[in-house]
Amino acid sequence: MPELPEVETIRRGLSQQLVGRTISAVRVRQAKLRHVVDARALHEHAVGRTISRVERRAKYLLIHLQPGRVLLFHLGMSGRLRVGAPASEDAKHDHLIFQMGADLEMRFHDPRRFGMCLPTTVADLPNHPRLRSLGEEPLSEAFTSDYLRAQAKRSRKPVKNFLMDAAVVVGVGNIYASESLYLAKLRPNRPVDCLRPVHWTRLHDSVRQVLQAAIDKHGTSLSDYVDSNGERGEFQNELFVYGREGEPCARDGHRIKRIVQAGRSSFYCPWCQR
DNA sequence: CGGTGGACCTGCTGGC
DNA sequence: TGCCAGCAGGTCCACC
Repeated sequence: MPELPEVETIRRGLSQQLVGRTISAVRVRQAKLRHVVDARALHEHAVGRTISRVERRAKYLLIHLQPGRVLLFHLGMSGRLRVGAPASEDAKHDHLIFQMGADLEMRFHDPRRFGMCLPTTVADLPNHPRLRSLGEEPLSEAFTSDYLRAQAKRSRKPVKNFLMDAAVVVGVGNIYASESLYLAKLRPNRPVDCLRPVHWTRLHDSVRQVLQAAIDKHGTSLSDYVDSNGERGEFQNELFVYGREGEPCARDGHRIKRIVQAGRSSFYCPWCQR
């Protein structure tokens, strides 16, 4: 479900809602997520600790607990983190419930259970197995067109698969990869070794532009994505190609095509993307 | 060695 | 109406 804009939207919500609150209880209803949750360890890690800040790295959320502890979340394809007044009953797929006093709780809900919640510490973050091999943040200063071009050296990968490689650049998932390539007028199956500097500049600019625009619209809600307040995003109204097979391209009216790359759908205009 | 394909899960949709 | 195939926003790892 969530790519960088959705995770960033959730981060902002969590930050508003949770900072300064103290976790008073944790309930594990389903421990078998992407990684098995050790209920005792989670309890020991979190209960009685105050949330000091909420960060994002790639598609991970880092909920910092005083002192020096972190809850590392990933939402997988279908995960949600919802914060609000305590619910009267548990919904199906509400796997983890964090109580913060009598008036507030956070629920981790995830039908497909590809998500994860890992207790860790600030000291372990730099070498955390889930974080250490991640590439650059696309909205950071370090993400430049020269960086992208250098990463593509000696690779013949299709540019779409290259964009979705988290060891190169993080946060770009299936929706925003297609959208970025549309904006950059690049065909998703084009091998990266045939791109020229002008293409790398266009691609770099497009990735940033698409992600920032999507953050500004609070993400894309195709079916079920909602933020930590339960609000849908608005960027689904601004998608040019994703999910639009057979519809006319906004630039030239040619039919949007769908192809499968590495098992995932890619959408593009065969006329203006070369 | 880089790159692809399957595995991990549940739920929804569309065709028959 | 029911059943089944195919598809879904992510990531890892075995295997060419």
